[in-house]
Amino acid sequence: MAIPRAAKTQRRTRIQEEKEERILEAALDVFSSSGFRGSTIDQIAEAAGMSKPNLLYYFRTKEAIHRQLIDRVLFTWLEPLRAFDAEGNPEAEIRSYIRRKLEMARDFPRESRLFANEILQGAPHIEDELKGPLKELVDEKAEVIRAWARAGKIAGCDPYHLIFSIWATTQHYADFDVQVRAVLSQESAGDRRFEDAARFLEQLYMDGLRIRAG
Amino acid sequence: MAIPRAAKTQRRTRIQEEKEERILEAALDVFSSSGFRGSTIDQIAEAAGMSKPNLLYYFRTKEAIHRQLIDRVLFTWLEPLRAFDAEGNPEAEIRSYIRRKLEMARDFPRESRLFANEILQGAPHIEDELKGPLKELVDEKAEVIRAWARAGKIAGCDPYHLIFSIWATTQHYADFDVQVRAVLSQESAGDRRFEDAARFLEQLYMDGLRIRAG
DNA sequence: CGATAATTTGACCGATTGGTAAAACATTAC
DNA sequence: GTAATGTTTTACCAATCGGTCAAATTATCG
Repeated sequence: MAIPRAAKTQRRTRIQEEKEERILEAALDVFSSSGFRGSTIDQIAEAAGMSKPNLLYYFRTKEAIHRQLIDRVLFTWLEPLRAFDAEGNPEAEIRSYIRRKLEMARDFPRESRLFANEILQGAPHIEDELKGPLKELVDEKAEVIRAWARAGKIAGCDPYHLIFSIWATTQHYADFDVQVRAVLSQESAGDRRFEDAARFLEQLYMDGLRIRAG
Repeated sequence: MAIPRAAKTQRRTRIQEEKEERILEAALDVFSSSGFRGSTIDQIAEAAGMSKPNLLYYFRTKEAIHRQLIDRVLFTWLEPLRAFDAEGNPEAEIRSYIRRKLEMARDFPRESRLFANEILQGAPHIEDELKGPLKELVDEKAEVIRAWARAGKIAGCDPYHLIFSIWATTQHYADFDVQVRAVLSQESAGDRRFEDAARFLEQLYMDGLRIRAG
């Protein structure tokens, strides 16, 4: 029987793992640069170096590939926020949060754009995740920030919009990369963009939140 | 002859103007929520309340509709930055720039998302505009900001990344609206999001740039 | 080895894609 | 009015879409 379609068996084959990885890798390329509706199975199959029916042997539908990709990204994408520590001191925590988010924008721009595409197009596949796990995590960390403000460790500010602004400014360097490069296109200015951004943002938030070092 | 296709004649008919406007309005809806590749002429035609061949009588191709939309948006989108005045005082200029960009995100979210979709997908249609007019405008305003810093009116900072961060934080409320709403979904918190964002961002940038009122 | 299960292929499907041709219809100008 | 022009519709096209199927091929295991 050839019905299994890489799902019936409990134990996954070496080939299955390899091929599924190749497909997801290729799909990340395609989805992140064309969005879900703008991407085709043929494009993904070609990028993965296999025939369309062969790809569909591992993932039954286009949605299935997309969903697995989104689930993965969503989890790792929230890692930095999860690491945000209530016990730590505000300066170090916020500084390292900005730095980590900026590193992710630099090292995983496709993942950022995949996510951005999804949200931009109305988040049809992940609305529940946003209203559930994401919201709960943000609520929790917002409370931490509020406590810091109450304790006089940072300036009073809306913690939700603080988080939004850090998301926006850091992911901007992945999602709007083309624009950033175009504007900074003179000589080497563009190559230093992540270091420059880190310096700028750390200064902005440290002073903006009236955090004094030491 | 019926060859003209709304282009041969010098003088545009009343019908032409009305229909073209309806098409662009519908196309803004569709393109902004599905991206270029993910949108279909049929969707646009249906949203505009006309048949596909009828729509194609006014715009020869899908690209033609998209291009005209992008050109329009690109122009009005840069208005606030163009209004940035070297002679004005930093506090008022930066404050009003943030406010105006935030108002545009609130009042013209589709335009913001159309633009975001285009950049996100590699800006295949507007690379020249980014490297040309946009870059020149940003260069000019960056020089203004640098002059303010030299004069001690604001803290020294990278003017390009200051502009990027204002773009990112303000457009975030249009482009990532679904996410913002999901996180702020409790009671009325979501309804105040633009006012709250304005308050937060003005404080952040005023303090972050060490601008003291008066 | 042989048998069984896993993988890959090519041929194909109906629906949808961007776009066209030509004729029917409506409007305007004289 | 009528003739020219402008607009809309019907019918259609080749290409591509997501996906299926059965047969051919390859890997695995005793």
